[in-house]
Amino acid sequence: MILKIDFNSEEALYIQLCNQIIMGIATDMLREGDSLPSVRQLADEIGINMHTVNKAYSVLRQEGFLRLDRRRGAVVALNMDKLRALNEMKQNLGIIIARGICQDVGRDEVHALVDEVFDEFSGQG
Amino acid sequence: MILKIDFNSEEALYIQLCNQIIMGIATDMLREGDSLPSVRQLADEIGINMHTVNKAYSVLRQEGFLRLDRRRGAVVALNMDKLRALNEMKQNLGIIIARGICQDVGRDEVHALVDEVFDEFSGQG
Amino acid sequence: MILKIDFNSEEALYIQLCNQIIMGIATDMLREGDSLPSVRQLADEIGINMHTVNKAYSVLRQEGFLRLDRRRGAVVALNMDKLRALNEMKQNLGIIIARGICQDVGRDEVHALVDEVFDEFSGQG
Amino acid sequence: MILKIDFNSEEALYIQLCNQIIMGIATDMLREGDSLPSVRQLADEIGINMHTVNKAYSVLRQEGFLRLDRRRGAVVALNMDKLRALNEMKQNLGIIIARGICQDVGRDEVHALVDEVFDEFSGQG
DNA sequence: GTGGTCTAGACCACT
DNA sequence: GTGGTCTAGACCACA
Repeated sequence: MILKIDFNSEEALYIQLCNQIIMGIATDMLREGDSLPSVRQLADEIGINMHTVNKAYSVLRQEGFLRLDRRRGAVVALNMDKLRALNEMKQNLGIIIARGICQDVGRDEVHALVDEVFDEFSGQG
Repeated sequence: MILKIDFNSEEALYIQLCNQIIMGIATDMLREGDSLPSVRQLADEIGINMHTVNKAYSVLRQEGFLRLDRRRGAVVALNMDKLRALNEMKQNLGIIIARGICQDVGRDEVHALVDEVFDEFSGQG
Repeated sequence: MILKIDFNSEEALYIQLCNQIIMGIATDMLREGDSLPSVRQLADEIGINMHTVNKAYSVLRQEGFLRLDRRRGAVVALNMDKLRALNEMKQNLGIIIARGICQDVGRDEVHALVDEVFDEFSGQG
Repeated sequence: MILKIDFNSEEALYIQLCNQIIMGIATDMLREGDSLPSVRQLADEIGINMHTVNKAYSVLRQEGFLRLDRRRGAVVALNMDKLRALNEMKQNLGIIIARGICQDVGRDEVHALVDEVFDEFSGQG
């Protein structure tokens, strides 16, 4: 699993890390029970500070994507809470769809984008 | 047009302002050419700092939602750049759909949410 | 409100801070809506690092004792979740009562201690 | 006597071990003079490192719950120090009761929980 | 001036 | 060797 970090992005490094790992899980490159590199190891690979990786792992644990096992380090462990997930997703969809509408993006086009994303995710798996 | 600001949210106030105004445009409560309240007036209404409103207006200008007119203040003025909008939307969809997939949210459910959002937006207009 | 930190304690500084603040709320020295010192200010007062105070505040926010308001800093804001609180309390009581039983501490003595604690808390308020 | 270890818990494994053994003594499943499994044996049973079991036994020895006998291994041997036990218990009660009060848990509810815990302990014995 | 982020280096507890 | 804690200093976004 390769993590791509954009140092020029405005997005915080730890947020990018979180997103990348979540993408990895969504595309089945990371599966329930898989171990992630240790904070030091991953920090070295990417060329960032240990604490930044640590923060990403902590956030992911808090959000229910990882478990921090003292023996095996960070392990993928999904805490399902579908109702909450749906609510959050609707909230987020609202914002980005509103932006789209302002640029004349229609309902069908959004559906098409959703399908594209799903196809790409399942294609990578 | 009423703007709801959540002071407890982690989201920066100016980002919330931006989102609210974009929502307003998407739901047709604000239309091309409409004037927004002056920086000072809006800041007083909401009870936030003038600079915060200023920042929100500036960002919206840069993103192509507003025009800052010396005489009429902030005016809704949409600079269409649909291709860019679609790219950004796909990027954002990728992240939130990935989070959904991790919580077992399926393709159909996302489509359903998209429809819900569109229906609510057009219902409010 | 005076916070006492024991630098010789095995307990992490940020945990001590959390406990002290929770004690403060329980004894009504801190009330819903009260502001706490800024991280830098409190760090200076106690003579510890800013980040340590920050961590304490973050934990308290996560546990539902504080709200981090961008304008007013850390504010006491209790998120009630009584059922969860009772479960956690029972769990914790189990452990410390077990230790007591091993040292021949009886049920009545525990009840007496509970009353002592409550009396002291309400006495300080 | 079965020891339940939660590898997902934030609590250190050796602390969990200590607590489980103390619970065992409190519920009379382990009695004065009983021998515990050897370090190696227990480590194998639970599937943890020998050193972790060793640490737990050492801590329990130091806290006055065990005696480490060269021939019989770890033996339950309670060093009573009731005054110290009461002080520690009050200290600990203070913290968890404070947390409870913040969540609106009242004195009677704490007493009820104490009784529940005692009833469960004596029921298991 | 505030918290958020990032870096850096150190020590310790745990496994 | 692992994560957890603490310190320290810097820059930035936010209000």
